[in-house]
Amino acid sequence: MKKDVFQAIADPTRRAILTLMMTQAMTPNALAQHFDTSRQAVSKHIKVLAEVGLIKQELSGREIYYHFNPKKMKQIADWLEPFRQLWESRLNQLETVLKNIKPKKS
Amino acid sequence: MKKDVFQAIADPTRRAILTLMMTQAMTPNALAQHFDTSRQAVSKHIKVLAEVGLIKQELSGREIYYHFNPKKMKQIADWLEPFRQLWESRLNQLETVLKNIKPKKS
DNA sequence: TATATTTGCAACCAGCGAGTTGCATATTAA
DNA sequence: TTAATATGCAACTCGCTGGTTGCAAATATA
Repeated sequence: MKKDVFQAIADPTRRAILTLMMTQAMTPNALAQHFDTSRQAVSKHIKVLAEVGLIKQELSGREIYYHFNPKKMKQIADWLEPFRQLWESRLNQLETVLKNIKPKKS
Repeated sequence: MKKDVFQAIADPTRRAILTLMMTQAMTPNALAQHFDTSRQAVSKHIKVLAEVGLIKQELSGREIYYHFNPKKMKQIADWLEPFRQLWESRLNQLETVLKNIKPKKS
């Protein structure tokens, strides 16, 4: 049942939640209003995101504000890094090809 | 049943497959030898990766070489980009804090 | 105090996902 | 031609996932 960041962002609803919370902290109720599913369903997604550390909670009376934790999201970028070099080099190769083709046109 | 790139990289085995194929094209059989599961299980993962476009196949007789497609992986980086700005700014803030503390120590 | 609001937890359910085994097909090797 | 190899497809199982509803607890409001 142990989840990780990659499984957390696999769900479209959870990605939408993260996007919403990127700009401001939100309560489960406020979040749920943005989706067609029930509050409890959204609450479950929140629980998953909190468990993997992508969001943190902040208590305020009976309300709970969840806010985004960018540090955890960086884990994905870190995993992505070696691949990034690949697609960047490929794009560079494409640029080179285009540059060599252009002169022929004129 | 429609999968996307995020669901594709959610599985640890599939991430391992991508890492293996990052450097060189591989056949399902060669890939399967790196894992404890059956060839068919690996083949299913390959199918998922191919369906979302993260890998491409290249026929060679009865063998099928699958090679990595960096362009598709970039989709994840693109989604990540707005979040990146967040964690980078936070890290910059931390740097600033540390810079201001240091002088006090001496 | 009594009521409404916010939230979490538990139980349940349908469907998907990852695994297995078995079989069919196509290509290479003997 | 016959046997071995490489691969995909189908059927099946089992556990997880995302959804629901119902309920309890805690806090705010009347």
